[in-house]
Amino acid sequence: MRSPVTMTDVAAQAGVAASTVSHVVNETRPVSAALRERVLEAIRYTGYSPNRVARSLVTSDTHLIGIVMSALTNRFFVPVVAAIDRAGRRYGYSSVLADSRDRVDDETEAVDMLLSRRVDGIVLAPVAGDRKPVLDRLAAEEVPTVLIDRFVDDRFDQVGVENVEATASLVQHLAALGHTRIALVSGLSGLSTSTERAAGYRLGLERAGLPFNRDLVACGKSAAAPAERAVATLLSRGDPPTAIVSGNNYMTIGVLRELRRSGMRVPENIALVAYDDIEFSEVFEPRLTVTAQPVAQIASTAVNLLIRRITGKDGDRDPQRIQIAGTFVHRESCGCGIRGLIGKTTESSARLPGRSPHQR
Amino acid sequence: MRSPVTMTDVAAQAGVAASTVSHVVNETRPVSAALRERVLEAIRYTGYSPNRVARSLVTSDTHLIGIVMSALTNRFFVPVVAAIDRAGRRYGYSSVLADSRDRVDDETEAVDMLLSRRVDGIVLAPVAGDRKPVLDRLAAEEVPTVLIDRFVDDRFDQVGVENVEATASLVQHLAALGHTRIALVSGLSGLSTSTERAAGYRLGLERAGLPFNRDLVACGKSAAAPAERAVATLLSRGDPPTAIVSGNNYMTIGVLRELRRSGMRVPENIALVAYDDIEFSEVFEPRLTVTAQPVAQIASTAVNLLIRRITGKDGDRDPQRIQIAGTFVHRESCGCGIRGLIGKTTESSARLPGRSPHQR
DNA sequence: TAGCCGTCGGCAAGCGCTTGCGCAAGCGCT
DNA sequence: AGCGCTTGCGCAAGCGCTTGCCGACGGCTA
Repeated sequence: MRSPVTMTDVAAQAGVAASTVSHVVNETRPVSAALRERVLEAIRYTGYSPNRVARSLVTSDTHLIGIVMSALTNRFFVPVVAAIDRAGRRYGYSSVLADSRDRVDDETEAVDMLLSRRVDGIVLAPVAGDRKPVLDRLAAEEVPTVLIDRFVDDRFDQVGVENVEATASLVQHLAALGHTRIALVSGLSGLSTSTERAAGYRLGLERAGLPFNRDLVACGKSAAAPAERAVATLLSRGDPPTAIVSGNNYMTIGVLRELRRSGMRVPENIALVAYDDIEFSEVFEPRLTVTAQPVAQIASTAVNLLIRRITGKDGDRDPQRIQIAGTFVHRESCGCGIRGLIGKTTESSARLPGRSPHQR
Repeated sequence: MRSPVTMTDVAAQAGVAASTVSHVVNETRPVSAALRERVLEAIRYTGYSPNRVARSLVTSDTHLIGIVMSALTNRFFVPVVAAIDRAGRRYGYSSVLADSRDRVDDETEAVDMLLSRRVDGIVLAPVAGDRKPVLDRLAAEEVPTVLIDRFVDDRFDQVGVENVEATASLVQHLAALGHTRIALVSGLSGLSTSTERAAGYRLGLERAGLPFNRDLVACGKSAAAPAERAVATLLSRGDPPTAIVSGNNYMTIGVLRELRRSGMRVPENIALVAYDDIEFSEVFEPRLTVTAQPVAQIASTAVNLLIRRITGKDGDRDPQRIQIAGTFVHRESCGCGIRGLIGKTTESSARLPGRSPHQR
C-alpha cells in the first residue's frame, strides 16, 4: 500500500490551506473559481483520495450500514445488499456484513463488531432463540436498527412478509378447483411464519366452507428431508389428500421428491401449490404454482426505513411494523391446465391483498 | 446513537492513563494484574466499546476487505463473503461490498469508494470490457488485490476454475457410453471460460478418437434464450446429435426448455451433461450429470491468498495464477442408468484432475 | 472619505486512539 | 551504599480530517 497523499499535501501543492481543500472537496463553503481550479488541479496531480476514516473520526458517521444475517444463504442477504448499494449511489452508504451463523453468541459478537466499527445503522435478520441481550444492547445504544423477516421486538422497525392471506388464497385456489381434501406440509412449529401460514391454511378452508381435518396436516420441519417423511405419512392414510400446500421452498423439494418416488404425477394425480418461489422454478416439471415472497421489496423497504431513521428525516416516530403482500404466481402444478380452466402454458401472477404498510 | 464513552472516560473511571487502557484492551504491553482488573471493571461498568475508526486512523489499517462483484448475483459473491467472514473469526476482518453492475464506470466508482475507505485489500471479479484503468489504479496504489473467476491481468493474484480438463472429461464420459455425435452449446465468444471449455470439448473428442464437426457446435451466448435457439438449430439438422454438452447453467436451462418443447426425453432420446451445477438440481427431471464449479474453494483460496498478502506473510512473491479443478457429479441425465452401467439412483462424484496451484 | 458589510480563506482545536519516550520504583549485585 | 537493570505506567505527539472563528480585502452607501 503506497500513497499516503494527504489533504495537507494537496494544500501545499496548491498553495492553500488544508481547510480550503476540505471545502472544495466537500462543497461545504463557497470557494472562488480560481482557487477551486487550483485545488482540483492539485488533487488530480497528486492523485489524492480523501481518507474517509479520518473524516469519520471527526464527523462521527461512517456511512456504513451493518448487515447481520442468520446465514449467508439467507434469502434476504442479496436483496438487502442490493438495496443498500442502491442507496449508496445517492447517499454514499456501503454495507458491512456479519454472519450470525444462527447462534446467539455469534450474533452478539457480530453486533459488537459492527458497533465497534461505528456503523450508522443495522439491518438484522433475527434467528430463533433468546436474542433479548442483543436487542437490549441495540436499544440501549440507540443505533438505528430494522428487523427483517421475523417480528420479534416492537422497539424496532420491522419488515416482513404477509403470511395469512397469502396461504389462504393458495388454499382457496385449490378449493375452487374442486379439491376437498387439501393437505398442509407445515414448517417448524414455534416460528411465527409457520404459525401464520398454518392459520392462513385454516382461514382458507373456512372461507371455502371446508372442514379442518387434523390428519391432513403434517409437519415438514421447514426442511426437505422431514417434508419427504411428512408426505409419505399423508399418502399412507386411508383417505389421502388430492392436493398439497407446501409451507416453504425447502419443504417443496422434499414433497416433490417423495411424490416422485411414490409414482404420483403432479398435477394429474395430485395437485401441489407452495409458499415461496424457487429459483429456476420454470424448468421444474411441473412448473409450480406458488406464492412468491416479495424479498426484494421487503429488503428495499427495510433499507429505506433505516436510512430515513439515520438521516433523521422521520424525526423520532414510533417503530413501525410493516407486512408486505406476496405475489401469487400461477403455473401448472395446481392442475388448472388439465381441468381446462387456464391454458397450460400460461404464467400469470397477481398481487395478493396485503395490509401494508401498517402503522402500529 | 448514544454512548460516546471513550477510552479517556474509562481511564478516568479506573484512575489510570488512557494509554494503560489501550494496552490492556490490545494486550500490547504487560500491565499488572491489579491495574488490569481495575481497567476491565471500568470497561464493564461504562459499557465501553473501542472505536475502531479512531484506531484505524492511527494504525492505518482497517481490517476491512473490499469485494467488487460484477453483480450481486455473481456466484462467487456469497462464498467470498463467507470466506472473509471465516477469516474474520481469526484475524478480525470484515467485508465491505460494492456492486460494479457490470459497467466499467461503476466498477471504477466502486474501487474509488473502497480505496477511500482504506480497505486493507480487495477481491475483484472483473467483468468483460476495458478494465485497464481500474487495474492500473489498483496496481499503482499497491493495494493487495486478487482477481477471481477470470484471468485478465498477470500483475495480480488470480484464482479461477479449470475448464479444459473438466469439459474434456464430460465429453469422454459421453463417448464412453457410445455416443459419436456429441454437440456443444458454447458460451459467449471472447470470454476465456468459453474458449477454454470449447478447447476442452475438442480435447475430449480427440482423446475419444472422435472427429470434430463444426456443425455440432452452436453458440448459446452464455444465456438461456439463445441456448434454446442453439438447441433448436442442432436438432433441425439432418443428422442431429445424440448427446449435448452445455457450457454453463443458464444455457442448461434453455437447453432443457427446448428439448422439452420438442418432445425429446432426457436421457432416453438424448443425453445431456453440463458445465456448472444448479441449485436444487437434484429435483430436476432428470437429475443432471454435471461438472460442478468449486466456487467455495475458489473463494476461500482467493481470500487466503489475499490475507497472506495483506499480512505480508508471503513477502513479495510474484503474483500467482491458480486454477482449481471442478467436481464431476454423476447423476442420470447422461444416460448411464438406462444403459445399465450405473445404478439409476446413484449419485457419485469425483475430483477432476486439475493443475493447481500453478506457479507462474 | 469614513464606515459597514459581504466574501474569501487561513488558523488551530480536537475527533479517539496508539506508541515512543522517559521517569520512578524495586531488585540484585559489587 | 551505590550502581545498573528490569518492570510498570504516564505523557504527549500526532494519525488526516472538519469546522468555528477571525482577519483581510474590496465595494457599497451615507
